[in-house]
Amino acid sequence: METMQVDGVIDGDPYHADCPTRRILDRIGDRWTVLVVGVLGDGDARFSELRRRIERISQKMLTQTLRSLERDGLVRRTVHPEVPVRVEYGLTDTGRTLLEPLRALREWSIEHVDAISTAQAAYDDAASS
Amino acid sequence: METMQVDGVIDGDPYHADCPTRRILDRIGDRWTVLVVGVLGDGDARFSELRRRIERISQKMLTQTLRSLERDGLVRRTVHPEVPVRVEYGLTDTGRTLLEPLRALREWSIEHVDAISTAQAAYDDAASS
DNA sequence: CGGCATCCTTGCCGATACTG
DNA sequence: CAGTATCGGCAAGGATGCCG
Repeated sequence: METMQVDGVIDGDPYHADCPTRRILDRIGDRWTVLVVGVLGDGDARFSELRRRIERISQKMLTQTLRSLERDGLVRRTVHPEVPVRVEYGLTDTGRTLLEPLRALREWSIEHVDAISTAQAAYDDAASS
Repeated sequence: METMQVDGVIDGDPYHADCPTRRILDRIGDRWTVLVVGVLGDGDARFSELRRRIERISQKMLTQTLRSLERDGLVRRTVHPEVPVRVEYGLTDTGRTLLEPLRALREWSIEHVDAISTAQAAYDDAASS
């Protein structure tokens, strides 16, 4: 249980260490983060609601993803001290700014998914001959 | 279970396992693909040049990433039959269309990386107290 | 130079059990 | 309801060696 809150990344090679692109991609690159942000883009949601709307996510990964996003200041967690406890998640202002580039990516996906599938089939076909 | 049709979302049930978004994100979501495409966005490059410009990438991952991109029809591979062999990689027309959403993401990263670092520090600081 | 094949470590992530 | 804790499988990816 050590505290790993050092601000500096482990120094390795020149050029790469402080690359913002990589740092962000390491965070939002996993398949759950984008989906969670996408759902929260529709409005605040409770934990169990998120679980329902993101079909295959496990409880562990949802918690983990939400914690990371909260740590990054992209998601706000609100605990309502009722019985039973109600916890609501929502995007912060910063988190909301992420919706735009994510949507661009999503639109690109939909636009090119067919071309990609075709290219894959052609590639595989050529390889097997 | 009815599909929750929410405004701003691409489809009624966009977060299912085989939706285009997830399929594409599974592919370009890894940290190498985005970097490779980014470098190739500056122009064609040889294998060794890509290795140099993407510092931490191993030969294995570079090859693997390039193969995937080639299979998806996003990258073109050209072998020049010289001695020694020269192999050049470049974006296809489809691949070039990916630069735009990727640039949006990169700009978002640069714009918010400081805020995220600050938020992380604050989060960790609050947790350790 | 630009790979491919192999071994082997790392850590992601699911499954499960327990708490407040 | 909304988590935390722990174990374990398995795939991603690094290291190394060989080839056209």
